[in-house]
Amino acid sequence: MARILVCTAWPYSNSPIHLGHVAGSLLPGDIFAKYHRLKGNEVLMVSGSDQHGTPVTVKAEKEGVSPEEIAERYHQINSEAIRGMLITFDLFTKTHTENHFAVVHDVFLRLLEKGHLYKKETLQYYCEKCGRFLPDRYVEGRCRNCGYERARGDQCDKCGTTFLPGELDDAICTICSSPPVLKETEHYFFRLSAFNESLLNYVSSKTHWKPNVQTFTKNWLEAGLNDRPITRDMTWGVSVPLPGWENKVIYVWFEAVIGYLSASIEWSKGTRNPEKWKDFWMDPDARHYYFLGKDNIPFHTIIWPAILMGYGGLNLPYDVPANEYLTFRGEKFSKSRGVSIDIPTMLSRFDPDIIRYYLAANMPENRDSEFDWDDFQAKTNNELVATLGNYYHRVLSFTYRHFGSIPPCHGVDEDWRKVTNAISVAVNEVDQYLSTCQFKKALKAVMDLAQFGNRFFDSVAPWALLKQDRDRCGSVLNLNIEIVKTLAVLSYPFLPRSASDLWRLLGYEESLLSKGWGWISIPVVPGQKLREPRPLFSKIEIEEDMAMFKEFEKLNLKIGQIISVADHPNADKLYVLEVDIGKRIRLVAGLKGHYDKDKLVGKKIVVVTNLQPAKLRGVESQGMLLAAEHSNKVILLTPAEDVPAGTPVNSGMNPSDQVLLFSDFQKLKLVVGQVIDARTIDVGKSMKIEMRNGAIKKGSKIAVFLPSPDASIALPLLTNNGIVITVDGDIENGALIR
RNA sequence: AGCGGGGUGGGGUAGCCAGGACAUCCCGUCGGGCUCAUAACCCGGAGAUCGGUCGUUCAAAUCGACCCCCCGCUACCA
Repeated sequence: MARILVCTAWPYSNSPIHLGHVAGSLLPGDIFAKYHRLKGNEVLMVSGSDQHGTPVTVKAEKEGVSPEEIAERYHQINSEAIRGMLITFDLFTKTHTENHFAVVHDVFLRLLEKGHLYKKETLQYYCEKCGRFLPDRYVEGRCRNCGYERARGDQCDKCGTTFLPGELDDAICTICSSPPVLKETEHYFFRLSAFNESLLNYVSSKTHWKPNVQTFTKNWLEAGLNDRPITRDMTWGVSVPLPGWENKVIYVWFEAVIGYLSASIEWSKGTRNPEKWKDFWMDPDARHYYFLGKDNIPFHTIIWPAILMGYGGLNLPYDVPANEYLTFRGEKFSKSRGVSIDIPTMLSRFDPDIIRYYLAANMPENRDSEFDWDDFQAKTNNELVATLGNYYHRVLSFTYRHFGSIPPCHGVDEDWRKVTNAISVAVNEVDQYLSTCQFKKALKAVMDLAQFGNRFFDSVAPWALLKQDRDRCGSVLNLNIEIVKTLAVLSYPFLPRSASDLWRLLGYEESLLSKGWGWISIPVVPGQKLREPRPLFSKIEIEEDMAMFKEFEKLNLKIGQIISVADHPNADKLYVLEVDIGKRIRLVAGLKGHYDKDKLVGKKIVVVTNLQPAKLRGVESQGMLLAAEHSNKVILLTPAEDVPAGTPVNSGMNPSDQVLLFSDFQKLKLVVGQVIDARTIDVGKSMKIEMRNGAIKKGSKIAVFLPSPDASIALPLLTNNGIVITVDGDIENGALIR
């Protein structure tokens, strides 16, 4: 029996966890832990919420609540989400606990005592008005290198120059805009540099690590490590266990990783043996696995091992099978950037096994992988439901209906050999792949067995045998149930819900976990009553991805060409235009003072054609032309290339012919944005672009539709042949269109 | 800009480190079979000059050089 410590990266406690967290660290850790529990190994799986650090305080300040409240809120949400995903930690704790403080203090003092920490005075920006030291992100000033006005305290975003405190010209505090002063402050530094050699030896010995993890770490080490400050001027965090340091806390990057140890200790306090954690941390044969995303590699292959080396007597990571990123629309999941699908939302819509299946089948093990709604639906419906679920169901429902219990298998024949062989191949593959953290391959092996089952079921055709040879029919069903039982065990690490349900349907009294992997070699018992089967998975229906842009279909836009322009007889600012939109209509528009009449004639514009006609100062307007406005400026929208009058501007959608009330039109938000790249647009803030067809040019200013005020993705206005709608001149990003 | 990762049939992916005979799998698509099953299952076909160019080699998706494009990191976030 082996001892396995499974650690997953600690989710940060300022937002709900999302698919990226699950795919990257929580799920692989959980699959691995469940596998080892099945195998009868002694497993301890711990993690928790990382609750300290600036982002929590920033969020708290924004909401006007205490950091504790934020930290606790998301700890609750995420604990619940993790439970909902059927991820079974032995302990999922948090860093804002007495226990964690005590363990961190112990580590700190021990390192101090052993000479791995030292004090150093540094200069730091201090805002006298706010009465506090300023993190670099709170300081802005002019870059001495390129003159950029909004360079941060430590680095210029524009040219990349890095600064030491004081090197920024005309620095200001971004909170209160007053100039900060430079103040001496004292901090503890961790002598990371002293561990360079030992770390290099340590990493070099880990030949079983993923190549990218090892290479990445080695490169980092070969570049040489710098000592790093482990305290900071702040109050939210783990206190420094020394008199006179009440206004400082221990840096999150140093303190959070210690959570693996403190969580283990906390866990054992809750068992009958409070010293139990030592079995995992001091027994050199215990293996420690850390599951995390690639951005977290150096903290677990360098900093944490260095802390452990400095402390002494504790096990170092055995493997760090870091994953790449799960992306969405080609980009990393990131709450702050609005690229996120969070777990509470997913769980409100889907069975956890379905989510687990897709994330495992599509896990970013060796490269980034893309979360795609259509693919999610297809894989769920065609693989999980159709191949696996349907196999379960056809075997169980057929057997249940005609036999009621598990029929005996008569004799060892060709069928028996085929099935036994297929089972043993699958078992060996799953075993081998899971023990080496190759989750996609392991899941594939499970699915291959299900497919074999379907094929086998087809080939023996029990529905035909039933009439010809009932005994033989029973035999082949027995074999199929043997496959189903094996699938229950093998799929359990991935799909715990359905595996457990299936186990019940098979009529077992004892739990799947009681004998775990051992069940594979225990033949199913003839005569064992089956429970009435019901399908274990249901198909899912993802609403059209474009649904969020549905509102846009209320607008029926067309390209119009201005034929003539006349002054409104009864208004100062209005023109009366005759416009060709495939037919001739009259528009009244407030362009006077912005455009001369002769400049307008012949121009291609964008017209709302289904707006309810309205009289403006006595003249009926049969539509409305679209223009962007900002302060006093008004600029027409116009197609980027010449297209005929009457061309629909539908952005690849199906606009309505229904009459649109002006009040409803006002609810639709159209703005001008500047294209950053093929996926990003600046509309005053940065957003994603939904591109169906057509091409857009970097830097150009185009018209986009925003589905909602807090939307993170914009729909560019395109003609039905993919020509973008741009502005007839220059105007502010984010300028409103009406 | 620097560092790291990536570009494989319509979509999503495997293979690449340790070069080799028809380039993997799922979906979609086309044709067939079966009817126990959630219109599910099974069989077969079509579809890729493996981002581009040049090179190494008997042989390159796989190794090297250069180029193009995408993503991530370069946060006193972990």
